[in-house]
Amino acid sequence: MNAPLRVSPGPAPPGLLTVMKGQCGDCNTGGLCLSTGLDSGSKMRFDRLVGQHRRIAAGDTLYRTGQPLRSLYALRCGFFKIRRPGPAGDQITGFPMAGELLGLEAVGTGIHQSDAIALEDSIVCELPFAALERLFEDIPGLHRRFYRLMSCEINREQHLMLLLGHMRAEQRMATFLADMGAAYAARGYSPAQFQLRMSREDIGSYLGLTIESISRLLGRFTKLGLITVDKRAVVLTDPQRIAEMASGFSPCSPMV
Amino acid sequence: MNAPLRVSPGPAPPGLLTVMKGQCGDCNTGGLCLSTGLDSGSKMRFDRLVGQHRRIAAGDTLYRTGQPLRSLYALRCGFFKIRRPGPAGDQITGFPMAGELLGLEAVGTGIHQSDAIALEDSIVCELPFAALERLFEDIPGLHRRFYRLMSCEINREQHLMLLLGHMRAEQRMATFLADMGAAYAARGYSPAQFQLRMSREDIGSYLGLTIESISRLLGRFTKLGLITVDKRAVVLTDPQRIAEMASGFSPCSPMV
DNA sequence: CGTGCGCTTGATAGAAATCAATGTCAGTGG
DNA sequence: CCACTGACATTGATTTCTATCAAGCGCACG
Repeated sequence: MNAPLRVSPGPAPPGLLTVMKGQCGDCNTGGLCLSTGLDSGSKMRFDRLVGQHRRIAAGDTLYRTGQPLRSLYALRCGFFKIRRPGPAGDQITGFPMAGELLGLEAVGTGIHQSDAIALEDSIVCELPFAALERLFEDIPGLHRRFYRLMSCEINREQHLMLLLGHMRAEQRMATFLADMGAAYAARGYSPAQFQLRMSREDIGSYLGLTIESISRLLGRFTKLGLITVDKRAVVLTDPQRIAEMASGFSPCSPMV
Repeated sequence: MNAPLRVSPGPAPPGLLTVMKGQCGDCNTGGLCLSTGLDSGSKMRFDRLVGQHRRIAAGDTLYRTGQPLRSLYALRCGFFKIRRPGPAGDQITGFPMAGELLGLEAVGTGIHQSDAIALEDSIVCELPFAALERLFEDIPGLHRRFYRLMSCEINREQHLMLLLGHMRAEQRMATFLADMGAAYAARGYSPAQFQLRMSREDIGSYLGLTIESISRLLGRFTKLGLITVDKRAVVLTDPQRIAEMASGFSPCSPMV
C-alpha cells in the first residue's frame, strides 16, 4: 500500500460509468475479492464464471427479500446498503464497498433475506451461484476462500451486535466513523477524509438511533473538534480520539 | 416429529453423564448436525473424523478468545453460551443447543473471536478443522452443508441485530422467549415449557438490557398472564400473544 | 418561485439505566 | 440445627439518555 492516499471521491457525474468489460486481472478491488490468491489458471476459469458486469444505477435494487438466490455479486466498484425488513422497522445491516461479496445471507435457504440497494452508480460482477458451487469442486482454494469470507461476515456482524447491544450513542458514532475510515484505508483512500454515501436516516437505522440523534452527534463531535462535516463530506480532524472513543475495533480480513 | 413432546429437563444430576462413545448413528441431535444428509459411506468417513467426544462440565470453557482454531465442535448434548469481549463490556452472542456447530467465527482468521462456556454438563464432538477441510475435498455434500450452515449463522445474527437495533425491551424479551421455545420445539421438547439454562445476567447481555430490566420484564409478563416463572423454569401460558409481541420471527434452517 | 426532501435544532416525554435496598436459596461450617 | 455467606434475583426511587414532537433551514429540482 505505497500509493499516495486519495480522498474518496464525491458522487460520480452521471454517464461516467461506461461499461467496464475487463476481466478479473484489471480489477482494482485490491485483494478483497473472492478470486484473490488463486493461481493464474484458476483465475482464468473464475473469470469465465463471471456472467457479466452489471451496472446498477444509484437507488436501484440488486436483489430483494424473498427472491430466490440466483447469483452472488462481487462489488467491483460503487457502494451499496443492505436493508433487512423486520417487525419493528427495517434495519440497515451494512454498507458494502468495492471488493465485497453480496448475497451470502441467501446461501443457507436459497432465498434472499434482505434488499441490496445501490447508493451510487455501481458495477457488480455477477457470479451465478450454481456455477460457483460447481467451480468449488474444481478449484481447490476457492471454497476455502469462500467459507472464510463467510466467517469474516459472521465476525463483522458480531462486532455490530456488540455496538448495538452495549454501546451508547456516542461510542456507536465514533465506531461508525472509525470503521468507515478503516474501510476507505483498506482501499487506498484516506482514512480521515471521505464522503458518506448514505443518508442520515440510513446511518440511524444502521446504528440503531434516530435521524435526530445522528444529527446531534455529528454536531457535538464537530463542536468537540473531532470532525468537520459539510453535508456528506466528513473529515476526521482528530482520528486518534475518535479511535479511542470507539476503542477496541479490530477488522477481520481472511487468511488468503 | 410424532414423538410426544417432553418438557426440557432441569439441570442434570451430577454423574449422570457417563461418557457416550457412540458414533454419529446414535446421535440424537435430529438432523441439525453437519453430517445430516450424507450417504452412509460418507457418514462413516465423517465418523472417523470425529476425534473424540469431549465432556465439558458446567462452567468450563471450551475455547477462548485469542486461541488458535484447532477444531470445530458439534454440540452433542448440553447447552453453551458464547461470549464476545468488547470495549463496552462483554456481549453474549448466542446460546447454542444440541446439534449446533461451535467455532465458526474462528474460520476466517484462524483465531477464536469469542469464548464458549458450558451452561450445563455437555458433550461435544471434536472436529479437527484441518481434517475437516481435507474431508471437504472428498465428500461432495459436506462442504455445501458447511457453508449453508454458516449462511444460516449469518441470518441468525442479522435477526439479532434487528432485535438489538430496533426493538424495545418488551419486544426483545418476547422474541427471546419465542425463540427459546422454537429452539426446544426443534429438538422435540415443548415450545411452551422449558428451563432457562442461563442467568438473568446472561439474558441481559444477550438482549442488550440490564439484569434489573430482565427481572421487571419477567414480572410484567407474569402479571399480564403471558407466562409463569419459577426461578429458571418458564411456562409460556399464552404463547400466541408472546409470538404476536415478537411478531415476525422466522427461523432459518438449511436446505439439506 | 414554490415544493419537497434531507437535515438541523429546540423542547419535552418516556424508556431503560443506575443507584440502593431487600429477598431467596444453596452451601458451609460452627 | 441454625447462623452465616455469597451468588442470584426482585423491587423501588431516581436519573439519564435517547426518542418523540415540533419547527425551521437550505438546497436541488421542476
